[in-house]
Amino acid sequence: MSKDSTKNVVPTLADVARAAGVSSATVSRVLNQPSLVHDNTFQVVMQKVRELGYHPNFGARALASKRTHTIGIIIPSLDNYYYVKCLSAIEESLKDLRISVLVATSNYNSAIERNQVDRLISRGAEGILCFRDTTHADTDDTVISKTTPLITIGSRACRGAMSMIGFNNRQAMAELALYAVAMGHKNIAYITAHLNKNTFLFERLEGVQDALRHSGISPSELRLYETHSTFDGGSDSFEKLMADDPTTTLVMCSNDILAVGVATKALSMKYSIPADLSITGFYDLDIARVIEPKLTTVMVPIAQMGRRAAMAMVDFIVNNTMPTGSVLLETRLCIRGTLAPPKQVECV
Amino acid sequence: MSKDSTKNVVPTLADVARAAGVSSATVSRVLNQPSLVHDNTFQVVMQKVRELGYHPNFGARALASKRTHTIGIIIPSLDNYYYVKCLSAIEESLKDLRISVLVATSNYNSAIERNQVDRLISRGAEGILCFRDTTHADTDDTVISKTTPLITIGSRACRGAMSMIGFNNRQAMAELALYAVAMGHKNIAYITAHLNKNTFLFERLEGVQDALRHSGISPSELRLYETHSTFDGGSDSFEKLMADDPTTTLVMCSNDILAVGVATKALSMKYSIPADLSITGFYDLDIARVIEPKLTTVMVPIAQMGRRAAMAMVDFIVNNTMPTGSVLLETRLCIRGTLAPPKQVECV
DNA sequence: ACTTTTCTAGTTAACGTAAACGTTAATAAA
DNA sequence: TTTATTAACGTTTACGTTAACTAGAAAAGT
Repeated sequence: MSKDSTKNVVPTLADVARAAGVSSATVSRVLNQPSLVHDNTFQVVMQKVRELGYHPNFGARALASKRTHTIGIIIPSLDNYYYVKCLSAIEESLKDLRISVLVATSNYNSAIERNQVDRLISRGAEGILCFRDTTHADTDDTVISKTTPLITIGSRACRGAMSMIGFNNRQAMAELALYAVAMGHKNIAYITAHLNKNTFLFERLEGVQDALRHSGISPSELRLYETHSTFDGGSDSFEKLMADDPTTTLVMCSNDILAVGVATKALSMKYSIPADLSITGFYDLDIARVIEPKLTTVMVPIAQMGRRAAMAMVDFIVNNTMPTGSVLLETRLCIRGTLAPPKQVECV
Repeated sequence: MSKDSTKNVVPTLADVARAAGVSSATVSRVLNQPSLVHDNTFQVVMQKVRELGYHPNFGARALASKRTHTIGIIIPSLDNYYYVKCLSAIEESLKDLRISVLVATSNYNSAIERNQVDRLISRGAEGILCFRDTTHADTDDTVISKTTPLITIGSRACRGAMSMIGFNNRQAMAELALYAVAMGHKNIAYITAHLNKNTFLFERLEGVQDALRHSGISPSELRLYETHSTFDGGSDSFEKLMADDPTTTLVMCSNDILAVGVATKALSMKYSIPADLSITGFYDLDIARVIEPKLTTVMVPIAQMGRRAAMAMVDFIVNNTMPTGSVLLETRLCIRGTLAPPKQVECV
């Protein structure tokens, strides 16, 4: 019925070329460098492209050109709004430059993270952005350095010539803790997401401990609660910690999700915030301003970090400038309604 | 210094084969069908793979095998937690089956959506999952049907043989509105995300109107506010609508984000919820249970929808079963603290 | 002993595209 | 007129891999 054979499947460059009566090179040019093609030819070819429903084959294209215009990003989880916000900022930055983003998740697992690096490279990622919870000394440096740059986002840890864009978790949390301790809080509980999952979390914990130490309080007095990073995790931990010691005046949390969980539970248990109890979070997510009173927290420029990382990659892809060195962005204390001096201090 | 030429760049199958002293076909088998290879050979080859830091070239692989084990998903935005939750469920379902997910965003724009379909097909997506705000009659059916299945998620609209997994927006919202109207609410405002962005939103609005009509209230009495789908959008609209008519007793919202924004603003304006004012949302996101009182809303099985859609795709990829027909999943009313009969009724 | 099957591994031909290179014809400069 | 220059397009090859086919050796069956 039709042309010659069973070519009724997916049309190729050659099919378009045949239909348009030109060579495949011309079709390729129409698609990639239209300025090199006569306008008439251009129109004819494009018409056939549409008629046949032709889709350029990305794999073949990558194979022949050795370019993919693609970068990969590895985030721990899509369930964490913090990472998604960064991802969104990255995608937004790259959209107009016609650079694609390949998303991979590591589930906070460094072995998976390692696999994802391989997978992204296989897929042709020309560079990789990564929230890393662990550094993979040998492997990473061997596999990646010369060919595919890897930019770490969010961590202070940095190895070799690889680049990093982040902020100082320890210092940021220390500032917040110092502020709170200066208000007179002494009986403090700290709720953190599971420490094994993330070195950032250790740094934050150390930040709190730094502040205590600096204020003459023994870090060992800090009551530590580990839980999963959800509203319920915060709520449950709060119940537990108040059962353990009802005189707690300040609950610091390693992130806003936990803090909001704490606040919700505390309110439903009829605690008055901040009169009875102060609460702090970390990140300054949107939800920090949803609860009443609003959450005291630390603003982390996550979107900006994403954009900076994306731009560094663009610079590599376009100008072949290997990203190097580290950038630490500023965080900012957001002192809001959930933090106030403890009652005891007022009564003294 | 080294072997023969400038082959110091990215190692290929042939490089591994040469290093291991076997043919490239054997290396390919080691990677793809290890059972066909002698264990000794397997070990030797894998050793060289590691030594050389070899990464299979996805493009070449796809070209030769005509398989990518990849599906694409198009979501309107990464900034909307609803879509991300679905995406996360899909990724989770596919992870163990070694099927990759390519993520694309449409920004609620049907032209972009159309481009993303092309892009995903070019990239080798064997199927596409899509939250569609518009149906592209001709194009979609022409381009996709025979080759690449497209499953629509979340919408009731469905064209041709293409498949859909969703829920009845109109009915779900109507149920909620009926429940509220039955409590005696008459002076109702409805805040919706911008209608032009999404046909689902129209369906929800119609649902509210259905309920009013069914209760003898003219739908024209419903006061409609369009805004962007953020906390602030909800807050701002609330201020506006209360300025327009302070006797409003019920504010319904097209989603939980808006509703939480309304609740936050209402509380800070010293309205008592639900005594002075009832509020409803849609989706039952996590934040619905963060505000106090907790938000009355409609539970949408978004993760389940994602899983079902993913499974349908798997069935296609593995068994070549073209997905067809539509599935409507059940929603559920979540009646919580923010909804109560209006004061006026009690005073009568 | 001989045939048949089973393992194992090599050879070779696509796969669809871009880029290097070659060709032609038309135009401009000399 | 002759010679460069350039615009437009064609031909060919290489990209890295898989799959079909082939082949030899060892194991199993007769």
